[in-house]
Amino acid sequence: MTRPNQAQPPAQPSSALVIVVDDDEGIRASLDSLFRSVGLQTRLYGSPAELLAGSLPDGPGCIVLDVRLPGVSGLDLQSQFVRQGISYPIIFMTGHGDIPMSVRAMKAGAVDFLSKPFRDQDMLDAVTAALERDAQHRAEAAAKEDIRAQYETLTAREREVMGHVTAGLMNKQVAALIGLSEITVKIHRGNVMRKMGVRSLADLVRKAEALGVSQTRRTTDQT
Amino acid sequence: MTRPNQAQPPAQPSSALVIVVDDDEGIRASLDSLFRSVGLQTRLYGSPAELLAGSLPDGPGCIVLDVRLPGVSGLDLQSQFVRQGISYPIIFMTGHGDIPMSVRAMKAGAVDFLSKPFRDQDMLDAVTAALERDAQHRAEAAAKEDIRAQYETLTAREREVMGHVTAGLMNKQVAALIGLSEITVKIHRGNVMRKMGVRSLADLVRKAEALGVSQTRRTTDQT
DNA sequence: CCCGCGATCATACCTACGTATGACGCGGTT
DNA sequence: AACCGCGTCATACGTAGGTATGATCGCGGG
Repeated sequence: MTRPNQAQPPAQPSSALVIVVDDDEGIRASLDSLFRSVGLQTRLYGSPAELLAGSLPDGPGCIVLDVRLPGVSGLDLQSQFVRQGISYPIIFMTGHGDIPMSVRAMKAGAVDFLSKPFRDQDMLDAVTAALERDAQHRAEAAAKEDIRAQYETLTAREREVMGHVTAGLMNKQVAALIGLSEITVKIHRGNVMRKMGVRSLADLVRKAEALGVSQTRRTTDQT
Repeated sequence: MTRPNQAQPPAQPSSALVIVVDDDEGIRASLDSLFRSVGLQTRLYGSPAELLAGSLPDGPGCIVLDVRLPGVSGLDLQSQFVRQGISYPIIFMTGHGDIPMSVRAMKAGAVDFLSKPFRDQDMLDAVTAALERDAQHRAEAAAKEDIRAQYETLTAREREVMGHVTAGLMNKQVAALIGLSEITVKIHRGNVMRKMGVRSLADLVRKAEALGVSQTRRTTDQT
């Protein structure tokens, strides 16, 4: 079980990290000073290889990426991140971009796509938006991860019972469905409530929804 | 109460509508024949004014829009749609677009942004994606509207009780909270279950979540 | 003025839920 | 072999939920 990471206050901009990948050292330097001037931490890389060599930090942050890069292109790097589930929001910069390129990047989830030269303020606005998106994403992921950690302490039977209970079945129906006595279902149900850290069925249902583990998805609707 | 619009089968492409807005009659004509060739219905307009003059159809569909248009620009029209809650997915075309324009459009939710001239297949792919997005959106909106229609049949008291019950409170707690006897809460609760068309608390909780009407949002978590 | 509807509450009864106690079997670990 | 976690079940008791019957009250419309 991973450590519960409950309600952390939203990370202040001051603790956020901006990862810059650009092959032009001048750009790197000026972005570095731009970001530091507003209290952001930075990491500078000249190529995707450099970035991928080290381990990615796991704090809040975002990536500022040139599209044209030595080795892997920025867009390929983006797809790679998406495939690997790396969720840092990405801001693209380009000196020789075109519309299809920008559209592709935005479709793939980029926060912004800036043509060089850009105004400092545009970049800062984009980074602000990216950090907000990241904070939002992190909060959701952390909440979901806590729930999943609790779910993983359940035994197979308990998960089965949880699925049926949160689908709205009565104990006796669950019992008949999986061939148990009602009292056994009650015991599993009690264990589920305890392990999932809830005291009401309503809360259990919400956690089950977050996990997507409700079993019998039939329509109980009948006005 | 609006008519329940339960589970309609996903609209076939053949019944979907593509709304084309372009001031070039040649473009309109060729898009018209392109879309009709794959079984789509079309409506052609030379300007936003023409489009806004008539009433918008409410069937499934999408909009194909030139950015540069007489009167209101395509992007302004898009913002206008967003503000008015009009949810037709939009595909932009442009002959003289630039990157900021495309990025702005994509940020505002456009499905695609094609530079003229584009390949027919690219346009068809974009329309297919747009119609899928529309169908998805429609299904969700319809489901939510059904639930809201049921919710609107509830009296003020019943809604109040529903909020507390779906938050996980026991009947007696609800009673104490709003100054009623437990038996009265039970009656309201029974009415809620009947009017909302559910037979289990689990289903009620899910409908309440869809509506966002749970009251006491305190943390019951305590591992 | 009466009616209907919503809201309120009481009594009563049944069902469902939750848990404690105690028990047995099975499979894997020490 | 002894132990432990898991699963299974029974009995028993207390609490919570659900509904039916019947009653009172206030308010707005016919």
